[in-house]
Amino acid sequence: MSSSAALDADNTDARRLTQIIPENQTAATIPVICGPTASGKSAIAMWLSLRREIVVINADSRQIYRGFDLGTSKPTPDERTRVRHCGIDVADPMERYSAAQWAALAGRAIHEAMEARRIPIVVGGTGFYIGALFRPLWEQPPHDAERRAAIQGALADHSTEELRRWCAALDPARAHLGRAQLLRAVEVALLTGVPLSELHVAHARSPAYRASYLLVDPGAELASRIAIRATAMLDAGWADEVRHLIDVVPADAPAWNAAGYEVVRRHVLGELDRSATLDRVVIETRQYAKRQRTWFRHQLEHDRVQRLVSGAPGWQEAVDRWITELEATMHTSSRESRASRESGELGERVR
RNA sequence: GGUGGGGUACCCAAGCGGCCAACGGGAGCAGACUGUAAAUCUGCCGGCUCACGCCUUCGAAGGUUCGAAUCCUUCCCCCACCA
Repeated sequence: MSSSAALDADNTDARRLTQIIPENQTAATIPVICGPTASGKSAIAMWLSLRREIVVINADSRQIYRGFDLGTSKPTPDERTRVRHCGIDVADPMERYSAAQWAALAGRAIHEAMEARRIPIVVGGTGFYIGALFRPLWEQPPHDAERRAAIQGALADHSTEELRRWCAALDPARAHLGRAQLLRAVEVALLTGVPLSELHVAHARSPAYRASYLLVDPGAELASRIAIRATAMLDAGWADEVRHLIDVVPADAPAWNAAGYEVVRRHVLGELDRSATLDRVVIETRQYAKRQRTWFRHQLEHDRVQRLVSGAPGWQEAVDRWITELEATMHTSSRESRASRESGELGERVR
């Protein structure tokens, strides 16, 4: 299949490819509200819901889990009654969810919303999920599940450095990454006989939608917002929620690794007092927010990003302008269709 | 007032004559990221410098020594116990 040159190249080729493709086809532009936790994304979405018929598509890798509510800042039942939300409570805490699953779900939800003449808005802080929607993961062919499980089992016990050495041999382009990525790279290379980074290029997929990002971030204020929110979550009974979850969810369930949950669990078990718990939760949340900022700073298609300082004077107008513009092109994203819209052909569909 | 323990970089903490700008941890900063992503990793982290390197640090001030965060003296401050 590919030359060894393709093997050595990192995935920038694949990325460039997927970015170019939408220019030539009619892919709708979907509004995306993203940014670090506690930046006020949901509030903006709720504000928008008062003005437009919207469907919120949640891009949050922890809010997908049933039962993990308070600590993940899930939209409240009331909010979910008022506005249709997708992507929440779709997985069992024991399930290992994936970006691909989410992207598929989101794709369907977007399609349905548009069919119903509602505006789908992707809202969330899981950059990787959002990326998987607008820069799809490679097309993974069906594989032998048993063999895969056997390989995973065999790899699980090895040290990170050992995995790094395997990876350097099997797929050098990925050998600098983290443990989770190394596990995946080695697993795929063993399973298919082809390096993952090569598969990325050979089986690249084109996106069904394009994005228009509203990157919200309150700037320096984020730290205090996180502290205030953490306090509120504890006051609202986060510990009680965790007390219950301890009884019904196994300790090794993927859902537990949401920021703060481990800390609150130790609080519930009496290992940490409330003050130490709060401190630690705030720190972990801040660190998470920092990683999100790094992601959004570098991984988004820069020319599709609009920044918004949450809470800044005039934010309503900015959001309104943003959504109005998108609304106009919602069902027509290519230049051709945009042109035809002006001739009145598609004008009604948009309204 | 007496006795003992202690004061180390943003915090905790090791070091107890040269290998010390000083182990380690935390916090912080920067970065990576194609099916675990609130995850998983990487780098930086006294100041100046691209760098060789230079400068200022281990409570304060003196002293001993070729050389001190490390030894001596005095002083200041904390903690524990005894009064």
